[in-house]
Amino acid sequence: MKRKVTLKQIARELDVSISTVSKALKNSKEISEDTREKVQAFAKLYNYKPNNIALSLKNRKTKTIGVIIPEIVHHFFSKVIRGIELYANNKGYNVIVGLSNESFDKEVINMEMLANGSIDGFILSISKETLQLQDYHHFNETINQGMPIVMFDRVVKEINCDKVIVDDYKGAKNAVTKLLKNGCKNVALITTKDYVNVGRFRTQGYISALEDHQLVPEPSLILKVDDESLTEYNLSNLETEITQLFQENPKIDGVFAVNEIYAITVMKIARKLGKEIPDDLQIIGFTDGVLSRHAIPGLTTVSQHGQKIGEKTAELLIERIEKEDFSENVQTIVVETELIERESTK
Amino acid sequence: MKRKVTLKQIARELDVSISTVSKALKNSKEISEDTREKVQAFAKLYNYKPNNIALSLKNRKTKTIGVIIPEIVHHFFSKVIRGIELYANNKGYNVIVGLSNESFDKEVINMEMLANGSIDGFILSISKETLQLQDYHHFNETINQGMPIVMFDRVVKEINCDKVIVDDYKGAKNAVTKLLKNGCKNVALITTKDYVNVGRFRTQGYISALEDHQLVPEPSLILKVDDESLTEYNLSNLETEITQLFQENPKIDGVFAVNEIYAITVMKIARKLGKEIPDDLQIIGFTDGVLSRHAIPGLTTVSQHGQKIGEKTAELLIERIEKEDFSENVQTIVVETELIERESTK
DNA sequence: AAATGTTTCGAAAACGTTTTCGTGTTAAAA
DNA sequence: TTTTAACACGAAAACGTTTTCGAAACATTT
Repeated sequence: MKRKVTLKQIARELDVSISTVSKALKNSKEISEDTREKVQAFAKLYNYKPNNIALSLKNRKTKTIGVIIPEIVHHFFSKVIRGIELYANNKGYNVIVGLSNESFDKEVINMEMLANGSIDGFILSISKETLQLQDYHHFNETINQGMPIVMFDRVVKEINCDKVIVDDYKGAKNAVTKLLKNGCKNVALITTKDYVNVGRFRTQGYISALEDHQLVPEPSLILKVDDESLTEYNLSNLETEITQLFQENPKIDGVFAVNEIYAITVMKIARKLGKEIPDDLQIIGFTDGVLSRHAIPGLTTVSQHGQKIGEKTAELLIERIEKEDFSENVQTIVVETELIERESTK
Repeated sequence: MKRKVTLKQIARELDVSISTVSKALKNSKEISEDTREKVQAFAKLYNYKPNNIALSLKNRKTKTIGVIIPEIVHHFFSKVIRGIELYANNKGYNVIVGLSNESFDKEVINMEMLANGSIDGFILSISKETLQLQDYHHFNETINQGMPIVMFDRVVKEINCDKVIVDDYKGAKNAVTKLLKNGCKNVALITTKDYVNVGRFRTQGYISALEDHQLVPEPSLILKVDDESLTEYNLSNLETEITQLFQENPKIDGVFAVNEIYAITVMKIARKLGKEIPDDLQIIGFTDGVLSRHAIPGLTTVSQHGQKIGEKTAELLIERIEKEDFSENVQTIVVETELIERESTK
């Protein structure tokens, strides 16, 4: 087992100084052809590669960016990561991920772990708990320390940083408009509690679409599911709530759900209740994941372009890092959604 | 914007030496109570945190581990990452991810990027292209340089390192046995080309189960799908192949598919062909992802326990790192699969 | 022969830590 | 008063780079 070779070792071996080796490897004109070739040959032989950590320390740049997301077993977030990775790697950056698991404490700890020199900047999406507590001091502190942050999807206006968001309002409005144009008279909404602002925006889009069609939103058609009690394996709560919704409102002929799981669950229950899709009931979901694509029938859905969002956040962040211009002229970029039509709508 | 404060700055400000500050912060008995308190108060005030990069350089340990996977928008891999993250963070390690996108070159480049001091060890699953080329020099080289590797799922016996694998053979055998016990007489297999060895093992499990029931495997019932041409959005190829399989073998009454997509696609086609599940046709898939869980009817599936695999790889790797015992007594850990029964089987 | 210019290299500082070892000061013991 | 011990602190090296600056060695010009 041969340890990684360093400049010092090469220098000793070749009986020159460390500086000479360093310069020779960089093809500096200061060094004679002779020694340059000698050093380079030796370095190649021993497969010399400069130590990244030493470089980071010297340059005070790590060439890596930290990503903190609430959850990784999630189609949207993993698409975003893929986008970030793609762009960052192209620019010579590494990506280091931290999971907050929707917990405030883990978010803070993770950020502290990374903020002490390990990375050049953050890309993150705020955890639900943080959104609830509305405690954003850790974001502001890292920004104040000269570490740029770019937020995506779950953002908050209190923080002065670049943001990349989905037009939740418009995406939802388009979807509901589609349902109405397709002849739905009673469109229900399945959404989350309001503190997740993307849920709130989607709700607003729903309402706005109704109003544009001279319809008054009926509270009884709006189901706000409590996300807390909904683990991956415990869907029964959701199912009973939705079943109840349908039983109390048999006239429902369209559903807009703010995520895939809700939409799929609606499909499942509709089938149990003997409703035909899309004849008796049309459904549109949000987030274009595997579920929508492979559902039977295929689920019409609002695609968020997760990968593009990831690429854009990385672009914004790296630009800031390399311009060394932090927190000046922050911008918010809106990535348009797209309605992908499948068989769950007419 | 206040830059991060360093030992040197504290020392200058308090008119003591750097060493004193360092020791005072570590509560060294060498330093008097007085100065200790003074230094600590000052450090707290300015929120001093030691610079990780400097520590890494000094200790020649980065406390971060590199993970290289073929694809992140994938339920199994993201579960593994979650497991790794969970365990690693608990032990004070960061996780840095690289995606190979199933490409040999990207795998090599990613590893080189990380191997030069950025991390203490690798966790990885081999890309398809690498498996095809059977070129493993980059793995052996990093191991030879004293950087430990733990492989999972897609492993290869040529590399001398710890491995965590799924018992693909047994998982497949159990599944097919289940189908046979449930009365299936003609069980088809939908699998991948043989160079992906997990596919090969699953095929062997299928064959073995048949033989245990005194059945001879019929080649016409084994469909080997060419994965290359199968992008996320182009499933038509797969669908036609499966349709053909059913048309040529109408007696098929059971299907074992080596992944979710195949299984779901079988379900879709079976429905088109008017087959009832599970009465006319029973289906079992591999990998317990969202698709299986939310399919209608729910898909019986072989769960791989991705998170557990992730935790185990992290445990093995960190143990090696901290014991500084590389490549001695490597072990291969087999994580048992579990058959999760849903509605696609009787 | 002296002055100047060019080529080639090395010493040292810097990045931010930790740690070993030495040293000056003071208090206790002889 | 002298010796010893305890205490409190600082200098310096080390981790592996890059880069500035100075300086030999040699060549060229006057």
